[in-house]
Amino acid sequence: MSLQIYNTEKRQKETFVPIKPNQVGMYVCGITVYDLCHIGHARVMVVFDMVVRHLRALGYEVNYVRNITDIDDKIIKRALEKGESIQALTSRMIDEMHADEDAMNVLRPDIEPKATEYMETIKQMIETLVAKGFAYPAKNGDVYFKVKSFEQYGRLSGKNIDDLEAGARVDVNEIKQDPMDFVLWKASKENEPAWESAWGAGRPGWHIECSAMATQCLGNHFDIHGGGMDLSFPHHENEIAQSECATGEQYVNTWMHCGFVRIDDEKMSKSLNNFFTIREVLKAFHPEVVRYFLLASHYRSPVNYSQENLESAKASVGRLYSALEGIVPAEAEKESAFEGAFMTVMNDDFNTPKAMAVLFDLAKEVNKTKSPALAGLLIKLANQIGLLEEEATAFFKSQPSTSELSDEDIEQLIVARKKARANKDFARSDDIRERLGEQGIELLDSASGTTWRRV
RNA sequence: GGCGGAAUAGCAAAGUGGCUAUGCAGUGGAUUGCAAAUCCAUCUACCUCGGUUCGACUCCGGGUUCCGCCUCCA
Repeated sequence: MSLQIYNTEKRQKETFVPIKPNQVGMYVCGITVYDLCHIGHARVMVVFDMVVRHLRALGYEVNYVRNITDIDDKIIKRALEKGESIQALTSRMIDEMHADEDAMNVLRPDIEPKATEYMETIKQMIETLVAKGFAYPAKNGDVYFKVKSFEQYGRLSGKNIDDLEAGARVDVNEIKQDPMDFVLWKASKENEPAWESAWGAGRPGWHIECSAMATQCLGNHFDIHGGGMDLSFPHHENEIAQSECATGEQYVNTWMHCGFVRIDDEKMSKSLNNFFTIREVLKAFHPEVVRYFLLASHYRSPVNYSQENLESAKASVGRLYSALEGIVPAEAEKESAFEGAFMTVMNDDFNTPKAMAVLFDLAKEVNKTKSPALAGLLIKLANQIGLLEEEATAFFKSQPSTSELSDEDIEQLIVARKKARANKDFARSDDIRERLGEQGIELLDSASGTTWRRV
């Protein structure tokens, strides 16, 4: 079965056909780097990481571009508050973002363009839009896109311009010719970073940078564009308008949008101040547990962040790893029905919950047969969604823990307990088990000896 | 007000016009010095009202509730 992807623009699944055979150009809207990434950002990173991994597993050569917005109002404001230069703030936050990504085992994009490094492309695109009559400079030095000049405006989000105006949630601004028009270039104020342009000193509006970077990196017309659901309007709608008016070509074939992470069934966001940063979460849960949690729901559905749901994810990942304990995996079994099932459900719009069900079925088979080839297959398939990347024992030992016991302390106690058991001194043996249990250390006896895990 | 999405067992979460999703939790059994893991068995479902159908959780229509976007937002 060929790959089907739900295209937000068409509101249905479509068979994926790349523009160039075997190659995929994919652009994902990345982070505005003014603060630490939160778990909602992690979802976008993990979801598109999973998408890229699967596309590559299908044999596609993927060019994955994810931008960094390193100039915008929030950045300017935050830098001022911190008494830090904009450059210092953004480069610090970019480092932090990379650290989070690495911790989450998210593969880096192939290209990570920064808005400030694409200024010439951005200005050229705006000039083209002005020259073609799709945009106009205003008297204050701003440049606006003339929304009504693009007949297909609203095509992605299914909105029509008249309804939007009736809603009247757009900025009232006498400088614009029409309230719907959005800014391409902002004249700079005192003490703001600025780039020289034909319209005076200023900086780009948010939407134009993505159009410029995407087309520069992937061409005027490319395969997949993704991002969080909140970006579909107005950001992606505006990207389509700008790009297609500037280039005269179709911008994107497939639009993918991933759902939100919620807290208590409310959207997690900076403005609601109900967010958890990635590193906070990783203090309490292993990265693969977080990844499992994020992929245990379909990428378009909302997920609810809660202690219970993360605990449950932890138990589930533990089951997969348990199957691998005590087995030396061999080369993955070939032409397995499990692999066929896995690929089939992943090809159905990246159905990771179903893919996980296949992994659990396979884990059960591994538990029964202890087959090294099936264990190898389990690892191979799980790796395709970024799971089971560790050795089982290492995974269980590396769970975030409040215990102050070092690995050495634990090993010593296990040796002591072994002696006690050999002497049939079970009272002492159980005492050690209990003491370790209080420290969040669980002992597992088996024919081959005693292993332990942090719980 | 406009546009879009969703309602599934104790919890989480897929899916299908008739055939066990899956994980966690629960129950019974096997196994175990204890404990865990594992295996076998098993209890809990498809918001509501109509319609289509031999048969609907699944399709169609009405209703209810929830969520998102329409303003910066992943």
